[in-house]
Amino acid sequence: MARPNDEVGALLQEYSDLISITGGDEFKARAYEKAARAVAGYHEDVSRLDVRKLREIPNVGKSIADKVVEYLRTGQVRVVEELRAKIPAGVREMIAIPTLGPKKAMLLYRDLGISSVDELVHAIHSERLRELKGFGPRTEENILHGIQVLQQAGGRVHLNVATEVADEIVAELSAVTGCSRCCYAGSLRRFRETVGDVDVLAAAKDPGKLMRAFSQMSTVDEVIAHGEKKTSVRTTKGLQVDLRVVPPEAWGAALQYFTGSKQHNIRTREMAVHARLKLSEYGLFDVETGDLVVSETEDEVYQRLGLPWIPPPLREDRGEIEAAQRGELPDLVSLDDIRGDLHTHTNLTDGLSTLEEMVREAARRGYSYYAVTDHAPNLYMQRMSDDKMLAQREEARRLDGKHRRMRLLHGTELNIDPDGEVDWPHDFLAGFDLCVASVHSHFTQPAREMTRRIVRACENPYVNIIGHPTARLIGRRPGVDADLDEVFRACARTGTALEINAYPDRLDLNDENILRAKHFGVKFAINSDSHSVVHLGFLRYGVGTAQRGWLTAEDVINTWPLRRLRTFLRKGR
DNA sequence: GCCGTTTTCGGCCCGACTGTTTTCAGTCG
Repeated sequence: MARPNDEVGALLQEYSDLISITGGDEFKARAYEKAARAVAGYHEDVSRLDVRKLREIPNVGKSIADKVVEYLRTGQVRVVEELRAKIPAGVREMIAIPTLGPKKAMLLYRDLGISSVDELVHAIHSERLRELKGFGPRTEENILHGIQVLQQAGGRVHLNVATEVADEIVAELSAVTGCSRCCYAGSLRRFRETVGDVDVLAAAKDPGKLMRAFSQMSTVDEVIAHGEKKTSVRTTKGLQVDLRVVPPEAWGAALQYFTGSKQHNIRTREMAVHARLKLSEYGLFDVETGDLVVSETEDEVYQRLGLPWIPPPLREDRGEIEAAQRGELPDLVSLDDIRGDLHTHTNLTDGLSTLEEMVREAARRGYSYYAVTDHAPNLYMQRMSDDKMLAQREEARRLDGKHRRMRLLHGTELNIDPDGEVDWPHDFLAGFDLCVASVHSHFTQPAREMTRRIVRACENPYVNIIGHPTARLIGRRPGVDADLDEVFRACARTGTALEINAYPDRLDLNDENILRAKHFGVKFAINSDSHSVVHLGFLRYGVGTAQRGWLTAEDVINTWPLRRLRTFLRKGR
């Protein structure tokens, strides 16, 4: 099962959406939305809490606690079911379209009977929306564009969603007797930013038992196909998972084959052909005799092709074969190299956990240093003030070194305004151990202005890291239009690091931009941007993304010892 | 519906942008 907190959070969010769509009290909808976030981000498993303990979760009161209990006990909530009966699921799906919110969705449903994205496209093309008040040609355009953006994600899910499903399935299958090996492959193993379906590979002499166990798992909603070698299912969350079972002696070749990418595999098969061999998921064979050469481990397969083992995140045919031939594969940064997280929030702004909770959890993860970087005043909605920030600094100094001797850095996430200015003057900024600066608004500036804006932020002697540099949201918002090469040059020149934001709907910078930035001599910081203790683990997705960008520990400032990091943060001041 | 209290009601993130209006509603961050 997915984490019960996520499941309950999703239910509360759905109820909030349904309240908004049906024109219910907006404050009530907001209350459910806040509760949904709080539950999803809560550190304890909600399925083990009683009503009293549930009410200790921020923004969860009696009414919501009762509904959570009702859900955990019966699998549904009466009032939610009632609203579901009134509003087709497709109407709720429509509000996922950027620029289309609950009000317009309801209008479309009530007046035109539109209850799915497909019907909506149809209605626009037959110009039926023009009958409605408040809908003009630009609205039609925006909706169509929004649908396009949505569908480019193409039913792909974020990395964390797929990883959680995959980890759980692998753990369960590994425990089945007769299963000698099991892991996930495909784009997930390569840390692609979104995943279309999950490929799980297992090795066993008798596949039957594994196939049965797989189709009977509680996460499985529907079995799409099942056979001797392959079974495909759809999980309750709508994600397709394929299980392939191979004989133990073919494990390596199969894992190599199913990990991909397609382009990488074409290259490795070509290399096999040149060596008078044939590579398939069943092994590496001698073409003339048809004899099996090797297939038991990936390492052997690559070795027999004259290559060292290539880490999956590099397998995109982006030069890794050539680098491997020359013996110049990078020694990729790994999660173990990370000494601290440099961009995190607390409940002082829009986070959910207290500073102490965040610090304790960070220390438990074994970090040697950790930065808290709450939002600055210019992001008005967070209501930050000088006094609040200074009070937090005192608390941070008090907690410094108190948990497993972890050093605590007091920082902030500044807002880069349209001119490239940030929230505070230099003398106030000088009081921080480090400053992240990010774009949070005015995303549509022309490229020249946007470039100048970010470059100016880099030139600020107190800005150390540009947070989520393109501000894209995967599947929802494209990155800003800027001359990134110019930004990379400015970062290298001024000693400003670029963030690899590990939050699964950002993953910003992405792999391709990382590769390019590295050539300019830029340094990077891999940060979780956590808003709750449960987000700290997202860092692994940032590390995977950095690996796809060929980064070594040397390229990443938060793998460095604190002394060296502090020198970098001084920016030559 | 939650929360905090100058507690049991009254406020709830607040400003910008967009497209449609003709003074504003809806959406977004």
